[in-house]
Amino acid sequence: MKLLTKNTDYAVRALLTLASLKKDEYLSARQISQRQKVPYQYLRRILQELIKKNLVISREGGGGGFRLKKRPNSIEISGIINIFQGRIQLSDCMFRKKLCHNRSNCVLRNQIQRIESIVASEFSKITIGSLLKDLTKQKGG
Amino acid sequence: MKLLTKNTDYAVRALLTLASLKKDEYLSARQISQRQKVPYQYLRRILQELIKKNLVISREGGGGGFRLKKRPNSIEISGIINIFQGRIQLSDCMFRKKLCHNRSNCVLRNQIQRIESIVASEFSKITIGSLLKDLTKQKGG
DNA sequence: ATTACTGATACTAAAATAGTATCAGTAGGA
DNA sequence: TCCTACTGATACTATTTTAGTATCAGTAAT
Ligand code: FES
Ligand code: FES
Repeated sequence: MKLLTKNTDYAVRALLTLASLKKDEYLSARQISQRQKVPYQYLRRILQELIKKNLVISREGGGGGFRLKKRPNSIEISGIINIFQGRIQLSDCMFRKKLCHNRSNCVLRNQIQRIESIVASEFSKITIGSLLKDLTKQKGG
Repeated sequence: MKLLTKNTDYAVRALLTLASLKKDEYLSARQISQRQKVPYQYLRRILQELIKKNLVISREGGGGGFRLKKRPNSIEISGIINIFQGRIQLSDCMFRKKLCHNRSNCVLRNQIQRIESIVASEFSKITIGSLLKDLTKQKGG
């Protein structure tokens, strides 16, 4: 069972790379792809998605590329998961109508949802900013 | 993003059905399949797996079928997830060697693992026994 | 013997994930 | 102006995972 897919992985890495740029500096998809060893075309699609979700901004033409739109600390991993893996949720619903009559106050459902919200909440504590800090701290030590 | 797959879903439902049997009573895969509206052949494979993992016992031949091997309260959902979805884990490892030099004390890795263990721990609080109790309680109310 | 079952395993289908290719358009610079 | 390096958009293929089906051999109750 994997909690994070490649989409999310690559997105996070791209965002981390962008987060280490100087103010108003842009980095091309090609560059990001090479630095992070991420398939170029795949990365491009991911970046498009990140634009749609207002996480990054692009500049077209030569010397163009991408940069962050939001502060690193305000970009939560949970948000990225949401974008690429959809909301964490019980697939449809175990124990369909048959077993579980009054769906609304089904205890299992509640418990699953509680677990899901714990996961979401934990992933929201991790941000691009905090990761970047951790990574640079590590390089130093 | 789904936390539970059909495998797990069906397994849990089968186990719940078996948990409601009388002591030493056996129920056939066909019966379980019909009661729970689960595809027969698929369910059979799942039951085979549950046998291997020592969760159920079978009796061959006419009038045969399956029954639980363990007490319902000792069958944790986390265990079932493990069987059918594998251990919860960070796919391979985001930020391969390149980004993350000393893998052993990588902070992100630690955080992910912490989240994973929370999930596992929460799912281990839910058991076939507790679900059965919840379900019967609900029918009553 | 017939029937209702499990054991084992091979197979196909569908869906999700991962990765590739292509073309149109934009902007910087020789 | 034309070339080049870039993004926007989208269509496509491949791979993997998940879901579901089929088949045959063997067991035991009737
Ligand atoms: S588990 Fe879905 S309604 Fe109860
Ligand atoms: S995230 Fe994998 S070693 Fe750090």
